[in-house]
Amino acid sequence: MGRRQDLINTALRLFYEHGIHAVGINQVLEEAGVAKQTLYNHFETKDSLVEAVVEQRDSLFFDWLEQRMSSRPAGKEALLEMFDAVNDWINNRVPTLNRFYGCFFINTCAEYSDPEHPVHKRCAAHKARIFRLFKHHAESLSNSEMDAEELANALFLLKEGAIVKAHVEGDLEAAVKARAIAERMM
Amino acid sequence: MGRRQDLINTALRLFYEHGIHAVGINQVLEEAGVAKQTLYNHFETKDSLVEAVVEQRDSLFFDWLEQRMSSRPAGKEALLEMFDAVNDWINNRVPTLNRFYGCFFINTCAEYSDPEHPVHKRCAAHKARIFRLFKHHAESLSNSEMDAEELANALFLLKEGAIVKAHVEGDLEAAVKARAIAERMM
DNA sequence: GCCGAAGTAGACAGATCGGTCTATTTTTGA
DNA sequence: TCAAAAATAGACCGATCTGTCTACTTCGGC
Repeated sequence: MGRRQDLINTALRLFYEHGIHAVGINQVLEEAGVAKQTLYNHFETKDSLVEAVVEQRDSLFFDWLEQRMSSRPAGKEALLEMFDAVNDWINNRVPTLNRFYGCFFINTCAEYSDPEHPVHKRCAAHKARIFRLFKHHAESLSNSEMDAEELANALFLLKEGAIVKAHVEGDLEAAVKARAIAERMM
Repeated sequence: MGRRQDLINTALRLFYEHGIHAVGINQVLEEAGVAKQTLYNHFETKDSLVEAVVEQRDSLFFDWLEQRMSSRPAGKEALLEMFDAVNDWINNRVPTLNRFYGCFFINTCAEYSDPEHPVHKRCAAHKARIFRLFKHHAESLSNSEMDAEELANALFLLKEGAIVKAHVEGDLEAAVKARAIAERMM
């Protein structure tokens, strides 16, 4: 797989579970079984590694969600499938996403509050991608009360809220309840 | 105000802006103008200080929100006022809450992922308090489609989603949009 | 077989971490 | 007034942090 990818995978797992500032470079190296100089051959600084980790999580999560949604007819059914997918994630039924510790991008922005920081920007870009995915499906719904933008936004907020509630309060049913609310809106 | 309170206030400001693990004890001491031994007379460890900080933020935020909501008739109007209050917060019109860096409790849980950790538990307790406040107002609404629990939950998720979206994506209109969605549900 | 690239272990640097300790000064209340 | 309590400055501890450096080994392509 290559040392670079080993480092990214190990760092993602540790950063996601414990937070970024709580995990030192040495711990990543030890668990990845890679020498320190090798890391600094591939990445200029720890922050460069963090950027690569965020990019990796972006691909991993987006591709997974897009695939889940495309397994159902575009529109309402795909959007409801999204809540089912999130529910599976919250309840640790999606091994490729690792154990559930909330949203990695929200968590990362908690540690990189400056919106101009490259790491924060990448997290924002991920959320924008997800929103566009929702909007694409919302556009194939005709709804007199709400236009596609507003519907996508509503579903996005419900999803974000459910992820946060599941993590902070340990509510494993958060996505199921969010789905019920969403269904009534469509 | 007392050194203990000085320490809590300074720590809250720094922890909220930069995250908890990114801020050292020495920085808190320097900015608070307090000696190190004084801190360890009042708190056993850094984590004890963190607990006190979370408790402080809980009071500060809850009391502020409850007051804002009670300025309007109980029920629908108070619940809509909640979104206006959050909108003011996001747009830095509430000096007592400090500059907006997302939700302190969500951010803190990102750094304390273990749900059994006292700090995480206090964050969860805060969210439960807020939810009960919402539910109280939701109960004074008669709604055939949705019971009070479900309505409170929907509004809660929209609020959490809006705060996250405002922080991660810098969307200063997030609470306004959430309010519009909420209004249609009531 | 050989050369250069890539990876290894591990010492090292300078800074910072949370936390302890001592010795001195300030504050406070009976 | 005077003693106890509280706060001070700052040295100190061992551990850890990111990042650099050296010297040795492994490995793949020509």
